[in-house]
Amino acid sequence: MKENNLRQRLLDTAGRLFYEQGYKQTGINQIIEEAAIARGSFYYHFSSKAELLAAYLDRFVNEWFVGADVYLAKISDPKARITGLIDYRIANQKKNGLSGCALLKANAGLEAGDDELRKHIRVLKQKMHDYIAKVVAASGHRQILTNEALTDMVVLLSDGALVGTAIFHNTSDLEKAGTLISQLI
Amino acid sequence: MKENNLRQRLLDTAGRLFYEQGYKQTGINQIIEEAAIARGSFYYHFSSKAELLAAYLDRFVNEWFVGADVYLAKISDPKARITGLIDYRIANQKKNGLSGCALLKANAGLEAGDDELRKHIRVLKQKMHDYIAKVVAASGHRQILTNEALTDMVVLLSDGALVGTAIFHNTSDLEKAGTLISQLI
DNA sequence: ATATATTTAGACAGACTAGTCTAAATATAT
DNA sequence: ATATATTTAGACTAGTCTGTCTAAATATAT
Repeated sequence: MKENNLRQRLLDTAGRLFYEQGYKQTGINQIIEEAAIARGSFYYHFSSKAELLAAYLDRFVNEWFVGADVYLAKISDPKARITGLIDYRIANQKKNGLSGCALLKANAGLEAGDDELRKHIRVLKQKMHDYIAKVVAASGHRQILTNEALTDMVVLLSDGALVGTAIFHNTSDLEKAGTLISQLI
Repeated sequence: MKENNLRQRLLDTAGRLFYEQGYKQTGINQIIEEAAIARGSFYYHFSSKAELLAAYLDRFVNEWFVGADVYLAKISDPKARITGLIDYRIANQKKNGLSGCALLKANAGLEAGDDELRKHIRVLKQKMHDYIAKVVAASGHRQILTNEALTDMVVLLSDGALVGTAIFHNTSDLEKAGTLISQLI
């Protein structure tokens, strides 16, 4: 099937551009030109730009989970997997250009009326929260904070640090977040 | 001087629209129409849209400092001023539409080439960091964390919670951040 | 009263946008 | 071999955008 080739190529190119430039700032023209794909083929696979963004975010989150599974599987101490989540983010950011989290960026770039996309992002964000909650619950940490409070802590510190990554284009906030978390587990 | 009236009106309208809709999503046409100001007058006061954004962000940060001064002055316990920073943010978010921090949002909405604006935002972000550092240093907290670490904690939790505010359109992440901080001071 | 500063309405340029459509080519499946 | 699915190039609509410009009106300052 050719279908998947083109679809993947579109998702790759659009994803890269959405992440680097933002959703609104990236036009269909640029996407199809850089992907070297005809205009008609784009609209054969996606009925609109918004649908493309939703598909890209779905794939982003799925790949994030798969990558996290692989990354955390290498860590034997279940407690160290909590800070492993931060290390995983650091590795991802270094690989992908230090522009913060694609999901958070997409949300910030939405218009006033994009309610469906906003709802979509909410669901994905909650999924990531749940993933982190599982890692925390299985960690056997010292219970300085409850499982729920520690999960909130990790989520909020991560998101805050990813904002810092996007602003300063370095990983120092993520490293600070890792240090802070290590003191509380 | 009429100048200031129009300039302020432009900053008010543009700021509201930038915050609600995003920088890129808000056009000059909409700004001048809602502010009921002629096109020529806009370009009389601002040479470009980017300059308008920079001026709006400057004012936003300045007003944030003034508001924080007033808010924190009502709190006599210097330790309670740390969580007061979170309460101040909660109050601001409830007043302004639960869309997160204007500064963080502006950064997320930038294009690949907007390096000057990016630099501008970095400076303002650092100023807010320094403000929080002062509150922490004067708080007489229990030193569970060092001043620097606690400052990082407050900054990262705040930013993370503001991201959550923007996504979920409620203040629950900010409240969680406040609870977490109160356990560490 | 005169000069300068400010504001107005609106036309305009040049470029961009998302999405539709046609007509033809190519690949895939049966 | 034939039918269907996929891809192509590119014209096209109908609109958006930022920024420039003109010409006239109004306000302010001296």
